[in-house]
Amino acid sequence: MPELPEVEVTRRSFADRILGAEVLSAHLGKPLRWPLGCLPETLVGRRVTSVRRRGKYLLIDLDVGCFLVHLGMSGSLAFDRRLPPAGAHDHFELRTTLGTLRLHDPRRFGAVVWVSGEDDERARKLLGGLGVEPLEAGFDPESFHRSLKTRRASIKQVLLAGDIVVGVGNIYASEALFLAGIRPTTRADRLSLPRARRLHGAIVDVLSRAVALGGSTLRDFRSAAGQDGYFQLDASVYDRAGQPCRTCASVIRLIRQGQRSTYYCPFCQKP
DNA sequence: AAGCTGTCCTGAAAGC
DNA sequence: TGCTTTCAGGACAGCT
Repeated sequence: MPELPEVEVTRRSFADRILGAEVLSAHLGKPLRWPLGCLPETLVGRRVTSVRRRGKYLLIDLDVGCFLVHLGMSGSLAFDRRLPPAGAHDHFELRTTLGTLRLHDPRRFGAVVWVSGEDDERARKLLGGLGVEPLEAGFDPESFHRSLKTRRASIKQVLLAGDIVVGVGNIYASEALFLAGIRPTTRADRLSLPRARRLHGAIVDVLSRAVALGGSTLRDFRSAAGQDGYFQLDASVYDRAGQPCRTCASVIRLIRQGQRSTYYCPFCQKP
């Protein structure tokens, strides 16, 4: 499922190729998570000026307005001069002078939302509460530790909430906590500065490594250029319940936190 | 304010 | 074999 690395890999796979494209038409399929927010025909003639990312959202800037694209859990984008005929799960298509951008999303947790700008009410609602970018300078160990001090929930759930640091989803939360040697059930506000530092480093490490490897293919991720990701080849704990820890051979455990699966090593990860 | 729970959706896998 | 049930997950709405 797309987390920050998958979204970033998707962005890089078409950002340069779509720059300057002029919209020829826009088509909607079945309803996605939210309505588009404008009439598709009003998009004709708009030009793509940049493709950015904020958390797990892609921001496709036009000369007038911007698309916020979220891949949900089963979404993927394809961009090419020619694409195969649209299928049952292709729910948004933007034909441009440089190619067609298409959202494929079987479970339709994803969304494409047009906003007039960053201060648009819907843009503020969706982007306003997001935490810092983990791969940018604003993410530093000391302020991360200070933020964690305000939260009594488990560290795993605080990471997933995305209001302190964005982009860490279910897979990478388990992986980062393993790397940091921290039990996922540990209360966020009980983490010492050294342990918060370790976690900070682990998050940066696991996310940047996943971006470099082209994202995770644990479910069905593909970049917009059709490349598979390879991160699953070295997942330490995710989806490995009952298997031996690669570090200490203890049996990897599976628990539920907030109706989500969490995987951890009972020996390597301390409460 | 922070933190729960419910909700959306469908394919895959498990259960009968 | 074929049907039914369960599960997976991101993130918002609406509670407490």
